[in-house]
Amino acid sequence: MTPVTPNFSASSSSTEAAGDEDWGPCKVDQPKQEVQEEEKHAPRGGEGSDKAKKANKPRKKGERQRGPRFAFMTKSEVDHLEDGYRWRKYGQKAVKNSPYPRSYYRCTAQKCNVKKRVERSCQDPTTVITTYEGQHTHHSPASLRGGGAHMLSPSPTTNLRRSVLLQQGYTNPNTYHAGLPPLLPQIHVPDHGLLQDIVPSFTHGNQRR
DNA sequence: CGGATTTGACCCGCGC
DNA sequence: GCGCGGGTCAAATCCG
Repeated sequence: MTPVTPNFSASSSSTEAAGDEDWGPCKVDQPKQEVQEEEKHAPRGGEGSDKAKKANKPRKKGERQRGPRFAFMTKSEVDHLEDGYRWRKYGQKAVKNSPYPRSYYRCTAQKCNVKKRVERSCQDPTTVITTYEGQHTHHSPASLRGGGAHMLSPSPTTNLRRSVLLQQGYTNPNTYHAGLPPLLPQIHVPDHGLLQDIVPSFTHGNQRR
């Protein structure tokens, strides 16, 4: 499928080395939140009777993260990269400082609240920035159908992550373990070593809030 | 017909 | 306190 040039970076503790890189002038805001455990509960309204309004989502101040977040850049002309999981788009918003919209996806598997944000780099339209949030509680559908032969279990995937991360400079596993990507797209690692192009970038996936 | 996508509205947090 | 921007919901629509 699409040849990709992923640009990984795990977001974990707030001690992340954020700042050495940047997504370009487009990205102006600094990441500020750390990975937090999620706990969904009562809608903010509280009463829970007949909600007249639509947007009635449980939200808590200071908490909006669900699990580890992982962002990476991919050289691709298509926004939605095939990663073995099924995603349902639930929103799209225009991005400030960027002519390209940002798409919001959610894993279709119930009880799997992994989310994914996809946007195009404004300075490099061929680059897609994908941010995963959370971890899958199931296996990739593709693997179950023999589509992705190498994604049968978390272990190989984890190994792949490590190898990739290590190759890009994450020599210390401890620096990424907390921010393990919930999954990885099928990374093409040609003989000539495409990973050479991978450079750590992006930390704490989020911008403003 | 069922599932996925589109799209406008709504809500919230943060900066000014 | 207000406005802005990001994130999410859900009805409508589209597509296989």
